[in-house]
Amino acid sequence: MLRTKLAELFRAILSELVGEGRLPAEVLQIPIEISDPKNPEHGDFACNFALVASKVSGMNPRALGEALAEKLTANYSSILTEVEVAGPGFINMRIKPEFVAGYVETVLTPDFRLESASRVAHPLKINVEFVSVNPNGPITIGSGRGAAYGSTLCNVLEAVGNTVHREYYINDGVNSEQMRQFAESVKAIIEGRPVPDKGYKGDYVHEVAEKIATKDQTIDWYQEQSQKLMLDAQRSVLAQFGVEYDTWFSEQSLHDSGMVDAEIDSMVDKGIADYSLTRTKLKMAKGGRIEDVLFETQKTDAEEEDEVNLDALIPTPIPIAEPSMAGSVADPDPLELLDPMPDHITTLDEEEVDREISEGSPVDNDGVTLWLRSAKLGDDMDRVLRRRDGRLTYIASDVAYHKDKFNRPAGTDKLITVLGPDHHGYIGRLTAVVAAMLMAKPQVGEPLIDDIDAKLFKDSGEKEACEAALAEAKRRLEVQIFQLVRFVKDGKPAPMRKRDGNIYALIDLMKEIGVKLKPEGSEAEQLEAGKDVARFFYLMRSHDTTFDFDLDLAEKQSDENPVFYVQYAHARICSVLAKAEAALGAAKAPNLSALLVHDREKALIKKIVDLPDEVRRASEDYGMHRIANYAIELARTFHYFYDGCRVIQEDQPELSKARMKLCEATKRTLKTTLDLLGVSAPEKM
RNA sequence: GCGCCCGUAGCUCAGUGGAUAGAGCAAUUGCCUUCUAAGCAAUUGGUCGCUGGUUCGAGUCCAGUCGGGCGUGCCA
Repeated sequence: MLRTKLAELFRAILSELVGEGRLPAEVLQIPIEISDPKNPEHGDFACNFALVASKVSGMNPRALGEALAEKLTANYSSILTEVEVAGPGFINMRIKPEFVAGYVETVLTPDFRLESASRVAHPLKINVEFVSVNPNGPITIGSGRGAAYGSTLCNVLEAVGNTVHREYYINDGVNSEQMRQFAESVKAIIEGRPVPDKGYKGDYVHEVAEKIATKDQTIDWYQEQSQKLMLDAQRSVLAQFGVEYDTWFSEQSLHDSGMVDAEIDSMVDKGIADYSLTRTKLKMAKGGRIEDVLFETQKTDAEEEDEVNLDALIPTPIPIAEPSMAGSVADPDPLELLDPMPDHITTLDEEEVDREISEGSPVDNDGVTLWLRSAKLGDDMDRVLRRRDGRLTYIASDVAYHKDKFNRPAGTDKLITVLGPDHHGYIGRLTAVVAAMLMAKPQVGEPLIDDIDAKLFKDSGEKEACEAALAEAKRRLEVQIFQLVRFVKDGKPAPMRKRDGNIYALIDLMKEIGVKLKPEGSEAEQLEAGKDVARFFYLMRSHDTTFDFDLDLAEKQSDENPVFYVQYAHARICSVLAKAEAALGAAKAPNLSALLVHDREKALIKKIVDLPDEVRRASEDYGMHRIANYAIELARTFHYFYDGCRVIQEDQPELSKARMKLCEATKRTLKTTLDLLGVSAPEKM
């Protein structure tokens, strides 16, 4: 907020200097950065503009700095007390205490909203999809990072003025092999048969079976029932973790409404999908450059049968990655650990393949694959939309889904998808999907000369249409990948799976931490404590880097735990304010700037003033850890103030009341910060 | 092979191209007859993996290289 104000001042004096002919107009293009000097001797804020603009202005940095400083002093002595040029050309500034202290009063006005201070220039309508795991298992501690990150990202994006829609995509397509296996497992348990070798065996499967407990139904019925139960469980855990959605979107609904078929027709019409038997693959060189375009000829079913080549029919061993969005490992075996559903089937045997082929053909393609020509849209190869047996792939529903998402909120500008580390290969694919959906039907163009282009595209018209669509897709789809979390206990990596072979679920993590922290507390209190600590730990580190979740530290109810450090500051303020009000009456706003002159008071005010900048920055680079780190810094600055500046002093009522005001501002700012993180701000501890 | 992420204090990690690289944990030592000691202060601890480049200025940007983690290489 202050920074923005200072940048405006610079902008104004630059215009003036340009107007006077002392500087070339180009300097107005240079962005102005106001920084925060580490050394207090360098003033409250500094600006490096003279150094940056030296070349463009044709002046040496020192001289340019002097010119700027002179103008600042002349025009803005009401705000700035001291302006000096230092070192190679930094402009160091001190701000009038009245001006800074005014912000404390602003923070305390009843209708003050964070958004008003940190609002971005052009608010967007944004759809954020996060977590979205398959409804065939509990939310794991791996998905926990995505849940904490995604929900706080939404809060932050909203705080800077965007309209945000929180969305969960339910992978409930009836063709899902995994959901079918899950249903088979549940059915087997109910009917007293052993779970198929490669079926789902965790405790939660038995819980689902117990709840359903009805025999002799069709497998479709079991699939529907077990899916519904798992989804309810996921919804409830996420709610306890502080995550709420605007929309739970069903994949199957896209098929039922005919949207998927419509999109497929549209893509075929635009020529970006076709039945030609050739698949394009790109050979990539370092740096993402296309080195060569390769073609592979596919065989039809009829030819295939002649060769009796079953191998080619078996869908690649089903990716362990599938249900995952995992995001956490702890054990040396990465594959096993990445999979939050370790008990489920990972391959199909030949018999199952036969059954698939004979049963599951809603549409017959005459044994010919329908390809999305995604290699033309930045992906490294073409992808299958409809298998030879007629079943649609998940990519087909993705096209329709992404089109539909732009309706939530109405007129959506941007889609953000938060994915786990095992999905980073999806970025190109999803971008191609959105590009295919947005693409216009190509005009007929000129033949292409460049070797690679000529191989890849029909003509210049198609190339242009594809490139335009891809550029638009990149603008409108943002995929954020969060990295792995390693859980550490007793200084060693903790297994993702418990001793009994069950998965480590998010709800277990919350309960375990809660029980340790509040052994005497109610279940609800324990869950809340577990939620607070887990959320804070997930959010403390950049989502873009793997980190260790220290369970020992998380379970400590002491000064070592940063969550308590921050919460304690809030509780401490509440206690002090209550006591102060009893002794001195309500806080008033006397002359804050004249009274709050102690170094520790000024440091605290400055930190409070920083929140809008920090929030805006987080909204720009998606770094939610900034908010958690800010919370720690604000708490530290408060504790430091508390230690050096006694609030309640009966012989100095004016000063006491001013400090009470400062405490209230801190309390409010801490609360706002913790709200963004989804962590509670207790009034006493 | 290609892609993504990481390499900063003994450990876990911050760090907006800027001035003397920070915090927490761990270690040592002080501070409660006054507002919550779940707090504060002080001390110790660094070839920012390596080599070049861009720049007035590089932990930060670029190229290369070494090391670690993960993903991916024909129809989930």
